[in-house]
Amino acid sequence: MKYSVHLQMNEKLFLRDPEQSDLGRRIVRQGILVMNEIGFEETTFRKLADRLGTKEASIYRYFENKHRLLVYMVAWYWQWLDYQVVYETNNIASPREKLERLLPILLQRTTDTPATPDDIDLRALHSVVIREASKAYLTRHVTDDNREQLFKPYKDLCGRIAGLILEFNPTYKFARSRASSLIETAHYQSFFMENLPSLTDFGGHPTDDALLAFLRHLLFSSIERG
Amino acid sequence: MKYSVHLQMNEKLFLRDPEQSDLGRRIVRQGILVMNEIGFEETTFRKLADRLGTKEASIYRYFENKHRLLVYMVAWYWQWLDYQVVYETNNIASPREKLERLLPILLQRTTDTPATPDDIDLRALHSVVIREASKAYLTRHVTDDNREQLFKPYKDLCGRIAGLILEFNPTYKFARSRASSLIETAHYQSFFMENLPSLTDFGGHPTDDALLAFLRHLLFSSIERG
DNA sequence: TCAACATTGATAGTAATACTATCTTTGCGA
DNA sequence: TCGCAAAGATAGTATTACTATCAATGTTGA
Repeated sequence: MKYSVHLQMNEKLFLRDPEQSDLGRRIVRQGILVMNEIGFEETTFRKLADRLGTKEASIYRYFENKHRLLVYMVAWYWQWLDYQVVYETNNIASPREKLERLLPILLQRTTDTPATPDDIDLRALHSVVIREASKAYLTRHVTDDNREQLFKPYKDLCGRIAGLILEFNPTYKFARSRASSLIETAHYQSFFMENLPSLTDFGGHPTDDALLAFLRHLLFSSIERG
Repeated sequence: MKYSVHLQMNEKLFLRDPEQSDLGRRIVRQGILVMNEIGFEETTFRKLADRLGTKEASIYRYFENKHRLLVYMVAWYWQWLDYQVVYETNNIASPREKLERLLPILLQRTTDTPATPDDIDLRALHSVVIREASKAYLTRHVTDDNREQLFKPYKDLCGRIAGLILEFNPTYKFARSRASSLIETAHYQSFFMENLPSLTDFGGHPTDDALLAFLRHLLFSSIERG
């Protein structure tokens, strides 16, 4: 059986819903590839338009600027992760096992679920999120963006993970900070592993997955205590 | 007694050493204030030049571009932190106590040391680092920049902290990752606390310092085990 | 004291970026 | 076939991120 999820996005994220047209979908999908290839700073709507065989002005009809496009892509990613967490922890009784299943999802060490969207390059999107996601909120206008609910998917995911942590240990005091730091640590350490490996203890390649072991140890050692 | 440290900076960080001239020092000091006020993206050499009563071209004689200026400021900060860690842990016998003294330094909850530089606004620089430091390395040219040793101060600080962790527990397997994730967690939890508080458990204001308690718990729970 | 040099100031200029505006064409559904 | 929405096409603007050049100033040291 093969089907795919459609994620409903907050309307504040775009000027015109990119999922409602062929051009819009191509902007998002190619946008992911371009940002992955040349990075956020080097990405321009002109370059993206050239790749799509369209014009800058057409892209501006969908997104106010490239920062909003990034926020959209990142928001989509968080919603997709949240979906995966729900899917993978469904019908699991043990809170420990739920958290065990969470970790590979955060690192995208997953095999496809039946609902994997087949037209979005998830591997590229994961790379973009590692490198660029923090630029979505590390801005001077973070408060305004937050007021527009642009970061709700991230907050929802953190809330979901905080819930799992509290299932595991209802007396743990820092569930939300633990959740957000788990996600961020997974990403930073992935980036460091690949680009500044001396900041990590993961010399080799992802076969043995020391990063996963690190995250597991870090998570459980903290939440197994009061 | 009052004196101040002079931090020796890597020559690759600048075109002309800003500490060797009045204009250069003002570029760095005012640059910190401008980046703190309007953020990295909005900062331009023109705006900074106007504030200094000088010209864009003069600033370009010191720094290739504003990214390099950011990297310089951040590198200076890491060296300053490293100095503080050395100073505050000097003559302390207990590895636990050393780590206890490290934590307030990372959050800059410190009273001035005798060597505090009096002409750099450390509070502003700390804010800039929290918000902007990751933009120093989250780029497509991170590998080139790393080759030029631009991130050496950060690596040195992580190495120093990893050393303290290994003093505390010589069998701990992830000392370097633990060090880098400790620093990063301190910073983005600070950012979240101020800007996206629902991602943290630190509702109130910095009096009781729940963030410090969180970091302490997170650090010791992980390194007290194998 | 004068010559040489380094630093900064002042002005100009260029290519690219980040948009906005407008007008035309295309295609689709009622 | 009319009307409308989407996209194409073209143009234009302010700003950014530089680079180049030359003049003014100040400092050194022969």
